[in-house]
Amino acid sequence: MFTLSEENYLKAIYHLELDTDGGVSTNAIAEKLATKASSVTDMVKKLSEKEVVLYKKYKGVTLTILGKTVAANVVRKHRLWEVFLVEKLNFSWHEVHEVAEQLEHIKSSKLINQLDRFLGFPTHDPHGDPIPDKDGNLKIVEKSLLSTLSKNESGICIGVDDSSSEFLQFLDKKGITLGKKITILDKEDFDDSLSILIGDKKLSISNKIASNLYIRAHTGQ
Amino acid sequence: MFTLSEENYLKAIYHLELDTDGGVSTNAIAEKLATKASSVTDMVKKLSEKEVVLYKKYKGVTLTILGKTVAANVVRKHRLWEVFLVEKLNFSWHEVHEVAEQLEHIKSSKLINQLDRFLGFPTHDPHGDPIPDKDGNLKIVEKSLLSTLSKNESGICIGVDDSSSEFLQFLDKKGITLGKKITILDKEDFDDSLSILIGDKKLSISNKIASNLYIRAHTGQ
DNA sequence: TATTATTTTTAGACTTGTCTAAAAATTTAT
DNA sequence: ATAAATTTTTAGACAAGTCTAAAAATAATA
Repeated sequence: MFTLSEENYLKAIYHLELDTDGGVSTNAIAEKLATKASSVTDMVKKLSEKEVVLYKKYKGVTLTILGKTVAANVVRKHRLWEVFLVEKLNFSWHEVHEVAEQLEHIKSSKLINQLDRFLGFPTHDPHGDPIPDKDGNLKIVEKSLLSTLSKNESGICIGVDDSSSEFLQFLDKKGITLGKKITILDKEDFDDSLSILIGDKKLSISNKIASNLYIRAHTGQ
Repeated sequence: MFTLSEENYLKAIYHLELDTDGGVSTNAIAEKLATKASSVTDMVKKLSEKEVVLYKKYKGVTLTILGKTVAANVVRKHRLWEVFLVEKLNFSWHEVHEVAEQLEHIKSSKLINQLDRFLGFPTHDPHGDPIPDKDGNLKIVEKSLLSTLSKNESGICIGVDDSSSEFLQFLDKKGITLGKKITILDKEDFDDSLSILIGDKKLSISNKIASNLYIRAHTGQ
């Protein structure tokens, strides 16, 4: 069994491994968890003894198979609870993270299995991120940033890169939500801003926005 | 804000105060929380500084108004989550306590208010215990132990005194659930066992069982 | 009421997870 | 390749919450 703190470290390493090749650095973990590098060193030694990470002094950290399973399970719980909060309790997608951070540590396999069923076995959370299955595997969906599409191409909005509260509230205000079809009407060369069609509304968005929106390619008309 | 441990102490004192007159003893709290009296003394000093309990050395502990509010709110959360687990996630009433012990510490007033609404503003948990309202007040329902009824009297089963897993599973097996009408058909003098009618079934139960079942008086047919 | 038994508190120690400051290793730059 | 900068680790300290063992206060009993 793992403590709340251990689970948080495993989750942080799990996320960092996804966009790092080789071991994850002590500093990176410290930054992600808003703690100090020295604390990370201590904890990483403990996790190493518990055989959930591989650790060589000065060489960074990697999750073991066991560690990855534990971490994925925490992520699974986090995302299932996010779905619950949005679908059943009328939370907005920018409000769920903080609460899910707490709920993800509740220990009961029956709870999480029944919750999964109650929600209809969802595959993605309210931000478009995939929900790991019971074994920790997640289905990778082919996705591209909206900013990489060309004029007249279109796709379905399936997720965000930056999931900060500010960004999500901005999207709410603009009416940009998951599942909507987006078509590039025009691209401005001088500032890379985009003119898009979303639903039946025309919108002008900056490149910064377009670089934080994930799109699933939409073939056909 | 209160730590998990502080909340558990407040809750324990809250429950103990209900069936104690005067201050709650250090030992009683220690027993309830499966800890040592010396630990209780330490914590009680801390709670006293935070002004949630009144504490005089060797004289026991009492909740302040603030303390009672905090404790009642934890109890409120515990019981609402129990309703959720039983009504929405198909838990049995004997399975909910352990999980609710964890869920009761999740901090988010929006969460608990929305959960309350989602569940239809329930007034009692699956064991028949009343759910405190937002201000910590609970509606007292006139209740009596089944063992105090006389022959031919009847009432509605509204709760249990002992809510141990074993007892609740026993009741499940016998088909005794909340809301059912129970009529005393006969009382045996030599062992105080009862012959009862529950629903349309006749049952013989020991006095020990009858002393753990709460009944709301049922006037008329 | 004096003595014994019980309850409660104190004192000191331990664990977990964290921190700061300094030392050691690694990486970068000249 | 050596010096400078950066990263990582070590060493020692601290807070929260708990424990054991001993001391102090209260309650029970003769």
